[in-house]
Amino acid sequence: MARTIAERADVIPALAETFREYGFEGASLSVIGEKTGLGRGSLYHFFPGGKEEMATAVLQHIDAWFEERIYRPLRQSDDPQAAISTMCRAVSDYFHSGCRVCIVGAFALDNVRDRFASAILDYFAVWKSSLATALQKAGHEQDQAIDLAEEAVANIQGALVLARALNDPATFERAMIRIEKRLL
Amino acid sequence: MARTIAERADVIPALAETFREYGFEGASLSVIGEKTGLGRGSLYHFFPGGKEEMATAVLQHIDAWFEERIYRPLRQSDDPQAAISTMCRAVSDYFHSGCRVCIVGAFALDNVRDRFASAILDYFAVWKSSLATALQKAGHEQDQAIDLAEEAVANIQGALVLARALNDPATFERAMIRIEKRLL
DNA sequence: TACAGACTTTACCAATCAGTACAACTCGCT
DNA sequence: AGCGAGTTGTACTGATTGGTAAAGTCTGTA
Repeated sequence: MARTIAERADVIPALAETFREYGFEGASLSVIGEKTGLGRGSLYHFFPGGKEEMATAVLQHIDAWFEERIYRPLRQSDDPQAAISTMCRAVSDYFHSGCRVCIVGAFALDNVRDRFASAILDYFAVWKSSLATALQKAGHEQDQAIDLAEEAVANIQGALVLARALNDPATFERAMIRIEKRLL
Repeated sequence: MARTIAERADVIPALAETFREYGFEGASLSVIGEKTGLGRGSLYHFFPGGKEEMATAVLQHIDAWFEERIYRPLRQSDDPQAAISTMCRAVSDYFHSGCRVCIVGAFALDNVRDRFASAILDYFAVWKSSLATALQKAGHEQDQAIDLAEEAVANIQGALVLARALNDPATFERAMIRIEKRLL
């Protein structure tokens, strides 16, 4: 019937928003259909693997975004301090001051963790090591850099949980300020 | 038929474990039935409100546990430093070094947050304020005490996310050590 | 104009979901 | 022994789940 000129890639942001809002189990095919504007057949045309393939595509998309906008700048920048500051601002923007949930973190706490274990692990492991690289370039010892990086990544996730629990974006913003202060 | 000598309260730990493992949506009545050893009739006998009432009971049970074992000691102890240390150890034990998920945190990230919003908010708000009280008694200014408390509670949640994502209890233990060091 | 392949709609499937109803059973009490 | 309250197993409902299949419509090419 009517053609929606939809490429697979065009659907992914809507898919991501849906998984963010409903979680993996909560995002039923009917909900996904509504949110994307695609019928069942179209969804299975683009994602023959069903919901699992949709979620995988979303995780890949997120990973690519973070790699380009956050991880790579941290590793490659000549000015590590500036790269870290940029990271903090980008993270705060990305998560809408804690109003937006981290899908990867949410999946990690969910029982779907095992199904997407390697993508989840990668996301955090690369984040941690990229940040550690920047910290080392900024003058920290390797051990201390890794420790600081681990702490910062965990703190961001914790801030997301707490801000959402308290329903208070300011909680998230305060946490990001603390994190940045501690990294610089 | 056979009587299982089951009181409502006896079922709650098994219920909690089920929600922890499967999440709210993932914990179907069949799964709950298996894990608790109770049939559908019994479950609805004890929890006429269905799954929602079961989850509410679990949240109440958790809240009572934390109130007794963690929050109250923080507020009432004459030795706030010792109370904080005790908290860190109790938390580490309770979460099995990060192998066990925090149901409240998981619910906060899930789309069921709104349904249990007040219980979730309470859990974290009381934790934060109890810890702040102990920190103030330990000599911190009120503002600084609240800030430190907020940070610590968030960090614990973040450590749970990260440890589960990396599948590494050591990550959680390192985080708890950092948290304790910063509080004392 | 005609055909091929990309896309979409629609109806459908078996499985599972939360929840209900009720009979069958067990136990404490008299 | 037998009553009544409490507890449990089973069968059921109607809705929804993820997923399939076939028939249809559109667009680009030739």
